[in-house]
Amino acid sequence: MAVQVRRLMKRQDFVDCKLGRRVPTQSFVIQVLEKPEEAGLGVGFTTSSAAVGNAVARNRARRRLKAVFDEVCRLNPAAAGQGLWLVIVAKAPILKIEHAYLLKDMRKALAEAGVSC
RNA sequence: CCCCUGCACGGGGUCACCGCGAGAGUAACCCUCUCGAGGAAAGUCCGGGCACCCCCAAGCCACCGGCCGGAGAAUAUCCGGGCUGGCCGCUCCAGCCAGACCAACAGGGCCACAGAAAAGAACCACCUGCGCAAGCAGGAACGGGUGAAAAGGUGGGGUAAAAGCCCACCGCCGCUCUCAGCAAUGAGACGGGCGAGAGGAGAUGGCAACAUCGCCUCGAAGGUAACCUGCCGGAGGGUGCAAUACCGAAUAGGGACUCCCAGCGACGCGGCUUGCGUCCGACGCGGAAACGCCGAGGAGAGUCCGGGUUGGCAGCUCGACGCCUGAUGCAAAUCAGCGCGCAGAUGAAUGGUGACCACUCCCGCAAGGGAGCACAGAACCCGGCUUAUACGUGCAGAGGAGAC
RNA sequence: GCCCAUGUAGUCCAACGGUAGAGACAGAGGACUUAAAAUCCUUCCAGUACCAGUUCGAAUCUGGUCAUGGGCA
Repeated sequence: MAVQVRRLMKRQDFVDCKLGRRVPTQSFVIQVLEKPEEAGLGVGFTTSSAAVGNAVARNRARRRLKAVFDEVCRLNPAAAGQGLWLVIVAKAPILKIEHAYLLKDMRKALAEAGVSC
């Protein structure tokens, strides 16, 4: 069964997640907040200009993170998890890391965050 | 031929798997189809469209622009022409590039230091007079020196000494005329270095202030208007799609009515009352003050009303649009044909991965291997400007005559 | 996205268009002290964010880049 995933939209949601648990990897950080009333998962992406660079680099970083997350969790029928908000924050080396490593890091980080996949 | 610099144009392609946004096919889901970043999307420097507010009569203030002509909705835009400057050590021609390129006699301000003096110039030296001398008075911008800048240059005349004071040539300036040009402007001719201003006396007009006219004497001439300013021209101004319009929860707050509770300083009206009037009166507002104005309950329940936040929806993409073809024009551009094309997101889609082919570089005899592939991401929409840009292509970076 | 403001020593900041640049704190040295703090004296540190233009002359005036900061739902 697939996981129900919703995009986080409001600024307040992102601010709330800053208080949550942090799961770091080489190229990104996941901030996890327990939200029991959330039926599935809420997920947001942050690519700051200070960490990543100009607008083209920010777009590319966000799209790669989305693609990796979709492949590992959102479109994976085996994935399971609920009641969590995840904010995935890009770090500087993200654009230099190969896709396979990003997949590996994402699996590991999501497992640590409480999502099985 | 190579390198570098500048300008213009272009600024990757194909396939597979998995995804995203919008629209259509449907009333909706599934599903299918179509479309889905740029020349700068950037900086936000100009100009508009559009929306709201203010003023809606004109003018002043403030603002913007400034060679001429044309284009354009408009501009600090574009095109053509002129002039000036740079390339360039002297001159001229042609070439390329650049130019915020009206006025310094409307007026004011400023021009440090140096220098006698920085704008109605006398320090030294010069000349004249007085004086034994020191010096004083006057004449006089030729020389010295200072400076970014010192009141045209050369020669001659002239003089006490001098000076455009006069003359010749040259330069510059403005006026007039002729020719060319729509014009800016250019070529030539003629006359002139006069004028502006100050002072004086006079005539005419006028009650007067004053105006006009000619005469006499003196007599300025630098730079800066991206300092104030004057002149000419322009546009109603301001805010900006986070404009603006509509829909509209929950919570809090506002208003009206009803119910409930409490009913309080004094006096009067009133049969009584929670009613009415007057005085006093906390807090508040105006005022320097005097004083004036306003003028009293709640902690509750219900109903209704309007404001308004998160949110939603409209604005939101076909338009002064781009390409192509034809006509006009040196060109910017305009007109015609309708032949082709058309992103609309809102924590924000336009992608991720893999393979192959282009292109460039490196290693290698080769097979092949490795690395790179710029600047950069729409956010209401247009016209410009500016800045960034690997690589590829094209063009230019240059010449002639004379003098030394 | 839109609208503004500001850039000067290590830091905070002055400076009519005129020798290119004042202070304060900090730093260094010295005096005082047994030693330190405080205080006093001396000294060091800028070429005014960058690039052009106007001007005899620019931190200042004008234009353009870059950086930083702020406001608007």
